[in-house]
Amino acid sequence: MDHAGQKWDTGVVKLTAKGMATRNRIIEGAASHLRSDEPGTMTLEDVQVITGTSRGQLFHYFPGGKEELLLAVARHEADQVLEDQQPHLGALRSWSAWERWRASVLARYRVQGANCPLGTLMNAVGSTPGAAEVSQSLLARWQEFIAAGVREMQTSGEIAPDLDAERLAVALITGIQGGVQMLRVTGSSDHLETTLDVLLDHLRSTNRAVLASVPAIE
Amino acid sequence: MDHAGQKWDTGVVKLTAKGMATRNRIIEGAASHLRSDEPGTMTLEDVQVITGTSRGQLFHYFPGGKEELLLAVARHEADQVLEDQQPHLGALRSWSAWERWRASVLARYRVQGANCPLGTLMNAVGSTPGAAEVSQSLLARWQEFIAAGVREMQTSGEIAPDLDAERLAVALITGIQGGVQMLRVTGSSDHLETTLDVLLDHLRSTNRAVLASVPAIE
DNA sequence: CATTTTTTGGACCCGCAAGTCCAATTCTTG
DNA sequence: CAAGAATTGGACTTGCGGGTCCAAAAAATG
Repeated sequence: MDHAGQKWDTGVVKLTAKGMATRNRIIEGAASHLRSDEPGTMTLEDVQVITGTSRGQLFHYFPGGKEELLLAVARHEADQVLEDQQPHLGALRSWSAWERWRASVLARYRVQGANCPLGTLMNAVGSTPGAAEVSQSLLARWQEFIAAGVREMQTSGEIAPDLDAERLAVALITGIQGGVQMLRVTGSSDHLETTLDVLLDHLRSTNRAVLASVPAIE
Repeated sequence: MDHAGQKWDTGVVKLTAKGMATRNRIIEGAASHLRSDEPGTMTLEDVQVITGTSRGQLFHYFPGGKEELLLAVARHEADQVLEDQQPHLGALRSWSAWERWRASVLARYRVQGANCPLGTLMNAVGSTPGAAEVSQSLLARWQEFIAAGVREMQTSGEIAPDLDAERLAVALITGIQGGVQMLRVTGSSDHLETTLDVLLDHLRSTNRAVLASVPAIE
């Protein structure tokens, strides 16, 4: 048994530069289909047409079939989520930095609109261990960035030091997830924006007792 | 209720008592399958086996086929979500009532665990107008209950009157949705609990300034 | 009763989409 | 260049699952 933990490692034993290019083309083609009108129905033939590949190639580069392909796309998309928030997410050292981060999150999801690529992927691939791993990894990294930001604000005295940074990071991540969910359902980013603002206001307000006054957003 | 322009009205022209019973049996059987181990793969034959019905009956009571059946189940589940929070959700008139409500929400979702019936349904039925209608109706009713609670607390002076009740209701609904999402992904209700508590703390804290300046009115 | 309507059973059809197979071609490498 | 390895193309198989059809049984109707 190959209990190396993973079902398929890199997918293929050996890859030339050309092969690598094809593999990436497949992943990005599939990803682009998730942003089309009908992302729910992504068939392997769809991927073939978009990427101009043959059936043989699909299974050559993703021996695990559709599930392996979807997971690869999911990893790609998950990394994209964090990248779209950089460099702001990695440098939450001032209120204006938080503000820029907030704007980047809103912008990203406004562009994305009602169909969430990662969400589509996750329910397409179902509840396999691989899927859970991708989600949890993304959320953990995301949460850690935010918690680090809160801690930095605490050391610089802009957030009350007795607050639990992890706790606030959890609430922010959860609020964003909820906001994205609402975006999927209603098509509007209002819920996301409001929730984000309520939580950020909360962050700032914890500071009012410490500092004399705090400039409000809005 | 049923506007003209619906694809299927009540599903069937005429229903005897026996017919009604069968129809309900089908809906509840399907609903019960959503709580089983493998809710993602609900085939019509699964429903037949669970409910002891024939193929003819399924299409007799749900002429629109699988989609109509799933939407009927979704409506059933959506109503259940609100009912599970009653009577607390409808009477958010004191902090202890809010506390009881919080407990009922957490209890409900802890029991539900990682597989969310409504979530499964919504991505099974895809992004049809009917699906959106069910979700949005649930969320709107839910949000209105909470906003009403906030307003009642404002009139009784336990929440600062200058706050926007709708805004806070939006944040709470969104936070809950996010928490449920995290529950689906991680299997733990910690995110839901934390986010709910952060937001409720926020609600309570808005009151401190008022209480400090106008102490103990009761 | 007789008749009409509703309810039930289940065989059958059909299309879709994942996955297999193998041969042809193009690259790498000694 | 020749041998081996990687890449590519596409026809074919297969199973699953939604939907159709029709006829038999049961129930309402008058």
